[in-house]
Amino acid sequence: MFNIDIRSTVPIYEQLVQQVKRSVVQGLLKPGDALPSVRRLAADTGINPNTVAKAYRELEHQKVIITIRGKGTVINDIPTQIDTDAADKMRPYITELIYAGKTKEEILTIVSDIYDKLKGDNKDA
Amino acid sequence: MFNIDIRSTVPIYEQLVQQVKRSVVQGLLKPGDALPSVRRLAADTGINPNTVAKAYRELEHQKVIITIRGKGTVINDIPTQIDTDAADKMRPYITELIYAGKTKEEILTIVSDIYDKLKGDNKDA
Amino acid sequence: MFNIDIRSTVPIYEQLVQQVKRSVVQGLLKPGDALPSVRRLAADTGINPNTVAKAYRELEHQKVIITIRGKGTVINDIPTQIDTDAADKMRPYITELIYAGKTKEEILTIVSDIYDKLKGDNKDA
Amino acid sequence: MFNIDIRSTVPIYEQLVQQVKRSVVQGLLKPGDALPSVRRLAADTGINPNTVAKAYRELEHQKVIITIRGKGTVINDIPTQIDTDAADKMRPYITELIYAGKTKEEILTIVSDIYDKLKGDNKDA
DNA sequence: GTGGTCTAGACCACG
DNA sequence: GTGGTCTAGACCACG
Repeated sequence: MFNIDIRSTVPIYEQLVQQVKRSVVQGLLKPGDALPSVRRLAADTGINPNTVAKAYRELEHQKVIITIRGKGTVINDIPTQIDTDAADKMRPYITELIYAGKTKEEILTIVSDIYDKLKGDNKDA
Repeated sequence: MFNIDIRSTVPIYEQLVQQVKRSVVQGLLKPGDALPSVRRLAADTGINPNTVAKAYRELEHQKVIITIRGKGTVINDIPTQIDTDAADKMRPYITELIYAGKTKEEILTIVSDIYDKLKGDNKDA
Repeated sequence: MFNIDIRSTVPIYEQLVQQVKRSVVQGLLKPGDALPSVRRLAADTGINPNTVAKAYRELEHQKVIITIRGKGTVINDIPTQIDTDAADKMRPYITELIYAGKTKEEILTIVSDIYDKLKGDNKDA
Repeated sequence: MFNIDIRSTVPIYEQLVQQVKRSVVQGLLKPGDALPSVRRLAADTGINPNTVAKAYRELEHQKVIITIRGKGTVINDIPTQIDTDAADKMRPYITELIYAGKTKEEILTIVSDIYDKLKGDNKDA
């Protein structure tokens, strides 16, 4: 279910967090859907249980998942509108793209493509 | 000239790298323009000279700046087209924005605004 | 494993970089092989950990090694073909050899011998 | 007469040393030929006189040039055979070329070409 | 004065 | 335990 790249500079727990959120955005995971237990996911992926636990803690902190007595960990309802600093964090990469010679149109196309791939990947979900 | 936030999780040297590149993109720094010496910038910002040197080394690796014997450090010519993985790195943040309830149009507007602020800050560029 | 000459004018970190690359070329280190940890190598050689780290960083920049989360540092896959300015850098030494009275044949023999020693040191490569 | 690249990582005095030796090897400068005075060369090239002086000192130390009372600095007789560690210094670059995917034949061709260019450039000398 | 190298030692995130 | 970051301070080559 999750793809972890141990060669990446992105921490493993962070990769997990990102992939759970991506799955929610793609509709592969819906509110109420259960996530595997920490031990289960650790065993399946070979990731250190502490690392999985840290990812779950972070996801719970971000209110992406919620632990329900007896049911385990499930996807939380998606909030209507959250404050996020994601926009600020993109600035260095947009700077990078400009520096690499991309025009405004090319950059917007890149972003648009990323959006479409995220929202379009679940035709078969 | 440069704004360092010591409390940020982004390493100081990385903040410096990003800000130099941003200044180039904004046209505030042009090819051939001199950067302050390592010691000078360290003194001005209160950052340790080793940390400044690390930022300069990284910028030189990325060919953003070039060290000229006896003259110090200057902005390099901007390359025509570089390979960059910046697009890939934006995906998590776009996911984040979708998760936060933004529509495709809103996201494209955000990116467009970031672009305009980067390129528009310098009337006489 | 590595021979460092503190009295050399070649920086210690550079000696380390060269020796790792030489070992890869000789087949003594193969893609996937683990390098000792920074601290380990520092302790073994008596070199400061920062200096070892600097060598590793440089090797990573050159994509000779790759750091894998939790696993440490391993030799990267060898690229098919890289751009290198090594040829240009040899010119002064060839000039030197000509100046020292060597004929073209003698110089080619010297280079050939260096090559053979590099590639031949490892019978089971 | 001399080409100095202030953007190179090779020290300026070292570039001067190399170019004088190259000129000798190419036959552009012959034993007994006079070199410009330190001040003269410094004025012509814009190089710091201290730097030119350092290059001359180094060339004199290597017995490439010799200062003759009244005549100034001239090219020395070329020695029959000198000991040189140039071969050792080439090893890192040959390693580099192997690493970059070059075969033994390709490397020998590169060296042969460098040799030919050095010895062939003076058709019009 | 300038960048480059090196050591020593501390702290932190990750797994 | 491992790499990454940062500070402090020393020394050197170059120009």
